[in-house]
Amino acid sequence: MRTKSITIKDVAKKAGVSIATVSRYMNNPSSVKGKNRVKLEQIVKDLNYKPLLYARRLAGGKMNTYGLIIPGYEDIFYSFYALETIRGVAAALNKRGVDLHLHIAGSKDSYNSSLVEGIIFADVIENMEQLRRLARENVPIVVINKKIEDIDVSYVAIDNFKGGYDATEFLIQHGHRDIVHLAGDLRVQCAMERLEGYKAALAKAGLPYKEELVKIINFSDRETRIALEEMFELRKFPSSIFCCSDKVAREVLIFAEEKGIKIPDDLSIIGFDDNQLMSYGHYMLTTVRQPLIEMAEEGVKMLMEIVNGKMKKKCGVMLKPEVIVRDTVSFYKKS
Amino acid sequence: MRTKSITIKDVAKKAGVSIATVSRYMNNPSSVKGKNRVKLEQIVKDLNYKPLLYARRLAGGKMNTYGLIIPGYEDIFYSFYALETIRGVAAALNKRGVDLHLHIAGSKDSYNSSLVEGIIFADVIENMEQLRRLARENVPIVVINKKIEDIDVSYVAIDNFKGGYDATEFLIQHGHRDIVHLAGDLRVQCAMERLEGYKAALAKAGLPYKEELVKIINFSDRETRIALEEMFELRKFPSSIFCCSDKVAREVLIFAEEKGIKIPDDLSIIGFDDNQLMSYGHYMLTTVRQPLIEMAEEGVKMLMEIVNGKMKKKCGVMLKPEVIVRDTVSFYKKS
DNA sequence: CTGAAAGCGCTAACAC
DNA sequence: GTGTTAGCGCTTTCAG
Repeated sequence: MRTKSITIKDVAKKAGVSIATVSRYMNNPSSVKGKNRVKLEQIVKDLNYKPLLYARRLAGGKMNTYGLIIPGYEDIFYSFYALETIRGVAAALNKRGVDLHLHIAGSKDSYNSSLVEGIIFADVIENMEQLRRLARENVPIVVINKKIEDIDVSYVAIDNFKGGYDATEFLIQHGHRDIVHLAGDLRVQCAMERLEGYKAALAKAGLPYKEELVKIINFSDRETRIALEEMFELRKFPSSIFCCSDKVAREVLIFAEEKGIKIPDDLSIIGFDDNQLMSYGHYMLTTVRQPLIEMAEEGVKMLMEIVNGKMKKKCGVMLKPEVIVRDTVSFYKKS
Repeated sequence: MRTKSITIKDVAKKAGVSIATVSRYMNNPSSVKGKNRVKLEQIVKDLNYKPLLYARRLAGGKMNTYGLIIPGYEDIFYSFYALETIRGVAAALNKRGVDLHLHIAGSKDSYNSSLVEGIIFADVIENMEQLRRLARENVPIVVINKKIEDIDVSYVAIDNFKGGYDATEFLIQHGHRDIVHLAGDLRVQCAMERLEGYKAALAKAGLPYKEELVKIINFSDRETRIALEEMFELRKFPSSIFCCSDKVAREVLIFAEEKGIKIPDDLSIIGFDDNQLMSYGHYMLTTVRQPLIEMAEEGVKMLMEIVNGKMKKKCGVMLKPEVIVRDTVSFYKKS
């Protein structure tokens, strides 16, 4: 059984002062004077007294904990994006001495916000209603990795449209006209925006948009392979592929190796993420880097300002992705 | 300003019952009968009433949150081990509908356990005193990745001695007699045990232990490189290397590539971790897999039993690592 | 500067 | 089965 922890009363009794004085001392030592302070200093250390945060909170104090809510899609703990986000947020909070309360959103919106002072929403997919509810409850909130238009909530997102645009344009500049896009789940904002960027870059270059060149593979290795097999069987392999993630690009590389397709001579590939998983291998993958860590840092910074009342109105920040040129894209050669 | 949230009183008033009835309903709906229950069902949903967890806790209830404490060494968020642990614990808790309170231990033991019902300590390095303190406070605790002898606390660890032994023995079985060990920080239990396993395997095979073959490189790429350069300059390169982590092995592979050392013909390498970072590349790394995810799962399971009072006495579980045979170890060839 | 006292929202006896 | 009530440990007026 958990021993009764020492309380403010114990400290007060031992010091011969009232609990109010102890409370004041804990929250602002310099408000207690003379030998009372000296005594309290000593006793608090001796007893290793730590106020119960929930009691303090009930009486109106702080908990020093922020929440991070991530949508609970399948294999989330194997997703580069999710892990990188957790890492980024944890690091940003850690730097500020704040603890992290992690919640994976499920189907039933059970989240109880009473344990945190503010919440970072990492992406919002099926849990939009949850976001609405929490926003209604006036919990300080910052959404990261998604632009929020219709709710009065601050966000910091990445310009995925530009990412898709730049990746596609990069291929076009290398002479490719035959560009397949392996796209993610289009219900996910970033996947949709990357696709839009792809379309826009084609249009800009005066290239026709062909629906059959876009394969929705939902970020999945298995579906990627199916799509590749199909194109291969039908002898409809393109000269270049823009992949919605590096993990997908990896699957393409593996497939190419199996089939004896030369990279980048026979096929150019550009990924998305700059996942370190791909930074060492047969090929150095050309890709688009998203500043996920910076996004988390920025989000935490904003949230802290909101919690501390230093930011009153909604604010939206857009971060730019960047093409990382490595070895898997070459100039188009007519074969 | 955060709107006052709706409380048990609001619900009670609206339903025309006492707050005690509401409380009972929230904790055990079937204890409230007839139309009171029907009314409460409706009203709780309408108002979206959620009890404040800290108030509930203060009155003796549950928070449904477990803590995870990780020592705050440098670059922790880039460590395979730490990330894998966070992932494993988060997944195990998530499966059980419990939230995670993550704390990175700093130099000053500021952790306030009042927000959690139990704690997973992932490893214990410089925060041993913190563990002692929390154990003294009788918070339910399970330590993972470290054997705890002197405190009355349950643990689940990995048999790193066996891991080091098996890795070394594997090299010996392939005819190597000249085996360098790149060791981690020896203050970390797992690093020390792997080294002991290395020594034991040598002894078992009747090979002499030579101190100059062990390089303490502290899991660091930079120090690994320094050690390699030195061996290379002095023309003291061995026929095989046992690395304390896959990341270190990766650095060795990169170095070998630069110097034109053929893997595995000129040099055999075995790593430790089975880090997916290494599962795709020029070489398929032979390594020792640690069951980190299983360890986290087991730890959470044990903790939950302790919290629920189903386990009263200390218990220790050892998990076995396993050699994963791939392509970077070959039979020794006299050159 | 310090103490007394009134809650914060909830649970858990204890009555009825 | 349901209501009444006494706290849980802390902060915060309000006096002194």
